[in-house]
Amino acid sequence: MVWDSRPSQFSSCRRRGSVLTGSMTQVRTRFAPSPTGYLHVGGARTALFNWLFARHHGGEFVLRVEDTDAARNTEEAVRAIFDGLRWLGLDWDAGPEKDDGRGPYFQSQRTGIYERHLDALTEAGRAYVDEGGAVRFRVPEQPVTVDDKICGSRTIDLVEEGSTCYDPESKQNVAANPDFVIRRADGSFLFHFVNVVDDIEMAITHVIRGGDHLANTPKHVALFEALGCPPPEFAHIPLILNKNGSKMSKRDEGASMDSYIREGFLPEAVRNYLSLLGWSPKDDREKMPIEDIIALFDYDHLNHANAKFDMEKCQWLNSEYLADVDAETFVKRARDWMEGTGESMWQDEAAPTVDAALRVMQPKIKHLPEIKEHWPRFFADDGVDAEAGAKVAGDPGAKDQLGVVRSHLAQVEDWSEDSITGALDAAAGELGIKKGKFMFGLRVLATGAAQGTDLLPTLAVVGQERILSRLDRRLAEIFG
RNA sequence: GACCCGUUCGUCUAGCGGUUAGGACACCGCCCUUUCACGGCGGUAACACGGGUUCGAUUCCCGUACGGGUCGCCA
Repeated sequence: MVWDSRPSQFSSCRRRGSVLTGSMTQVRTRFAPSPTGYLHVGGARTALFNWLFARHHGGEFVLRVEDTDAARNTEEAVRAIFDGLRWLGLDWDAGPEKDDGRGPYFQSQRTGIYERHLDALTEAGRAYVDEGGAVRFRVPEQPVTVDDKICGSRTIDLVEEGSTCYDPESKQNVAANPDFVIRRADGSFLFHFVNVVDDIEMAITHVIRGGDHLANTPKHVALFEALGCPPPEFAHIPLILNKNGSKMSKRDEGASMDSYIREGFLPEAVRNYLSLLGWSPKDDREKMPIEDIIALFDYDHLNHANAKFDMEKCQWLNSEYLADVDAETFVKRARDWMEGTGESMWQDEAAPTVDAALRVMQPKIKHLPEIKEHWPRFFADDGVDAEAGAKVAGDPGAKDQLGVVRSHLAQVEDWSEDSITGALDAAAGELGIKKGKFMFGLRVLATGAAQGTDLLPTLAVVGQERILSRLDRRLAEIFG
């Protein structure tokens, strides 16, 4: 028995084994990203699902960094993963900076552990060195059965499967060695092997991952068996596709988690939206507190079909959350975002005025970058939108009406929303028309645009002097 | 090319043999309103196709088509 001389491995298997036989051992899920670029939205969603599953079962969520490919890994990518997960509120119970005794949680620091398991495999006759000096795993002669909690069960013959591979050049299948490489000639280990070893060592009980890993799973099951451990439960979740229906790539809108951070999305909103891709509460709820999602999160609520990412709906959900935050929080969020843009235009205005303007914008905003569109309507004194200006110019009564409105606004003593309303009422009375008649023209003149924030509060925030000078200049500009 | 997986409005989805096929985003219309919105109400819009099974299929089975994934000394 290989395991007799390796008590630590044996005990970790037993621990996991007891989970599978239904005793009370803890559920342990993991997110195991490779730090080769940025945190992908699909990866974040995988992390989220693992986190939800662990939380639902009162278990633990583990973060493991799969950095065995030294050539492609970067420090920045590691940071992006941490930042993205923390931003989403996906706290890990074990992982980098939080070792529970099963670490380290960077694979690049676990070579000794892999060597131990490789020795066991070699002793058992399941691994050998090939002509090139790399170590290969001898795949089982018997087909392996993969029981996926979402995709169902099927049996695959690894020898047959692996004996050919597709050559894109010649567009045909060529002969191949079904025994896959688990260690390079330079001594570094490869994904399939380290992934399985660590799932054993880290006592992972449930593997929830993207459907792109489905085809790898027979290899993993074979490895678990060869290492003498029962495999965890597998659940392959549908992929997130871009608008065009293909796999999301870095160029696609919303593909990178840091874009959400940069654009000032609310993490709760993004988390909520992501949880709705491939999972459903199976009732009509969409906007849901995370506690409710946790309570309902299980295999039965997961879908099988890939989902296209819909940025518009993500923004809508963001606006729903944005509407819930109090004004003070909104202003803070908005200011954080503004500062992050590095734009100079924010700098010129007095802080209280900016805060007041942001409060007026809040109900209109779905997505913080929209502040950029609203900003000039408050703070730019020149330039009227051409189409809007033409519309006002084309209204025969507008010129005189707006002149009257201007004179009433000029007489206001304590410039406020109420006093402005009073002035407008007085103007309407003098003209013998309803206010609605000139509101559009006033909006265009006062803000330079046909649409925007609620007009009265906007006028109040911008200030009397500024509004009057805009009216004068633009009246002249439009009516020549 | 081989092997897997999938297929309900444009998009996310509910549905698990008998429903006027429901909700949400987006879109359109109406109402509300001092403006832009919000909101309220209403509308357009889907079971990929062909065979079975069944008294009856969106639901079950088999094909076809389409979409996706995998086939590395990447993860």
